[in-house]
Amino acid sequence: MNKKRVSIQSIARDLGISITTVSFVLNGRAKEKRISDNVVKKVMDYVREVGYKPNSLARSLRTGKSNTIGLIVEDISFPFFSAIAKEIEEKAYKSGYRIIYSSTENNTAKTKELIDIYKDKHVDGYIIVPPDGVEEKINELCASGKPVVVLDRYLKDVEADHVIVNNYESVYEATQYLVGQGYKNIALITLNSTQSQMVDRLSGYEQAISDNGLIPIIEYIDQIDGQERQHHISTFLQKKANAIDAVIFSTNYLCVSGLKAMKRLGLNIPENMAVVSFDDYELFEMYSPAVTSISQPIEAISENAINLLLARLRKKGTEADKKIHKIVLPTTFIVRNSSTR
Amino acid sequence: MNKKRVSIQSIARDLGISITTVSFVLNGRAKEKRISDNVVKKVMDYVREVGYKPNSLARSLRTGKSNTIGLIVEDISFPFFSAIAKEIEEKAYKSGYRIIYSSTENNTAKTKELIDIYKDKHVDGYIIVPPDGVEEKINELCASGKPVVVLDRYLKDVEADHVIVNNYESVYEATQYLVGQGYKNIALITLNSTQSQMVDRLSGYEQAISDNGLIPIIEYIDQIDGQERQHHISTFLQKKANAIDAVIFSTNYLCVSGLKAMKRLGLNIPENMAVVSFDDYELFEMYSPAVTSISQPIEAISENAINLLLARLRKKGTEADKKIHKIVLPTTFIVRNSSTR
DNA sequence: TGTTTTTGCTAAAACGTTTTATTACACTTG
DNA sequence: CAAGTGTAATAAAACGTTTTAGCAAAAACA
Repeated sequence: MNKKRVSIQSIARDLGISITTVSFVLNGRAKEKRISDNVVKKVMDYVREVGYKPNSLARSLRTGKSNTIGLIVEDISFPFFSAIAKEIEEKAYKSGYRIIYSSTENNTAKTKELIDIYKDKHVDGYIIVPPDGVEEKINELCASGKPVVVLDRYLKDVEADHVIVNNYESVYEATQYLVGQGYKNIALITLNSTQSQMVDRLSGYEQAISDNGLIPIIEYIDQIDGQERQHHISTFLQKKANAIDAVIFSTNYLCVSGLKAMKRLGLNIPENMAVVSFDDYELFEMYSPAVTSISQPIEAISENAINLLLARLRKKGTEADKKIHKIVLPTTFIVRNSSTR
Repeated sequence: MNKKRVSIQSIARDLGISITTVSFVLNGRAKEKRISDNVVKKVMDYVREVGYKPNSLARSLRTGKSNTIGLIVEDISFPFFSAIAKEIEEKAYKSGYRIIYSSTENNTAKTKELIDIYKDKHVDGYIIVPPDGVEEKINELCASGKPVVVLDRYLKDVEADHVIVNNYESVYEATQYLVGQGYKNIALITLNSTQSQMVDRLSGYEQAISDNGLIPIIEYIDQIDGQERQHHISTFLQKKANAIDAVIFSTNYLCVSGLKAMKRLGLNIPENMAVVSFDDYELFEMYSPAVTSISQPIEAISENAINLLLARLRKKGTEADKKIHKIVLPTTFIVRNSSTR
């Protein structure tokens, strides 16, 4: 049947008209370009008949647009990021965009490389969860006119849109809540990281502790793999078991490690220790006793991010929109039965 | 600085040599094409100096290869699939391939559309977790010479490689285990689905029940959203609470719904009911009491899938490899403390 | 010396589009 | 009737590569 791949050229040849005409018709510019209804019908019918699909590579080469969005997250296998990926994919799909994803593993070099690859693939826009050290690279990207939305954290001196949650306030309030519940020795277990979201969570804790005249107890965990992480947390909890009565984990996987450790150590929630996790997790709802958490609005984050990007893609060139959008979304503090006194 | 985008053309112009020569050098075909070391060095140095990166769109257009793999899963936000996505991405990346993903939501029409889009984007190969009804489409794909690996389930009469787990045996053995533990009224809660993996899990259960002279108790759940699903399961469990002493869930999210329902109903594990889940979940390890599960080898699945695909991509054309690989991986039965009698 | 072989390089086509500039003609208009 | 105005189409350049086929000069050979 289909001897040769059907192209705009073969259609033009078969129909005895010019390539240009076919292209105009296919791009819906028939009216504008004064193509007769006759010809339009002829082309449309034939296109349907042979099932022609334009070659998007050729089109992209010519137009510079690829209808592709680059999604660069820390780790696509983290529930938080895969949930976001799902939402973003869905929305983008409806607007005719495909998604290419990659995980940075918080590796600066890999991230830069990824950006280069995406640039080369002529991705139309970027949604990035950046590690440290890519500020310059992202600024280049923005300067080159590509829309960029930074997610989950923000970068100082980067003129890109970003969508984050109010990390500082969230942790401040969570801490305040624990204080209100009568806890006096509240520890924070957090990542040893300079990323904005971690720094802000830390600050929120420190400020709340300070505002209440308490003393901070902070343990920094390196971004190591699960085994070592858990061991580190376990050691810490064991050592401090009697010195602390509540602990806030700055990410959900730290909390999971913490729960495992506590289980092994025989520390009970909330008798021995109250627990609060930043970022909710299905597990926390079902754990016994259920774990209180700071829940991030995944849908809102995704929606804001992709909408911001799509908006920029639409009004490309419109200098009207040089304004940078910094969106800060509220979290939800979910107090679960008996996870605190 | 960079007034014009640097291309192979501009390099040739600037260096006073031909485009062809530059191309040969860049593609490492200098020796083969007898380009003098002089010229090679000149080109290489200049390329480095101006930071030239070839335009992959142009290259793809010309060669027909895009260095992109299409990953089509049921839902990228399911831990099982996002974990696979992570592994596949990593492996593919190392071999110079990027990944475009999409979620089918088990929707046949959407899946077909996705395949068309990917085809148009000249994806080099496909890894697909197919819903029912795409057999023909996938066969077309294979016939067109594109490598395809089917994942998680298989399709009758489709001549593509596939990677699955031994669903039948896994459930058979799990059931057998429960019988061995003294349970007599073992129910299966499964999806109302004709997909191979579900059918096989069901068969494994039925055979084991039959082999032991027990009576099957099967509840089919529609692939509806969380709320309704849980309600359905809850109703079932409540009604059968006294009639069953063990229940096997055919997917982990069914099991999660089940656990929630049981918690609400005050049914205790394992006093009231033993629980086994197909597909492990971090939750099951930490739940009290921990839930026994049939764990899928995610890494092996991913590795086999991407390796199969990469192999086919390499030996494209080599008719030597018309052989279809059907890989069936073993699961691990994880008996967790006190989740059964 | 004349012929062949090797060396080193290049012109040009092709991939499949989009888009600018142009043509050729028929129809108004003053 | 000359000049302008629409109308319906098209030729050709451009996007940035890869690759086939070939050419001129130098080297080898007889």
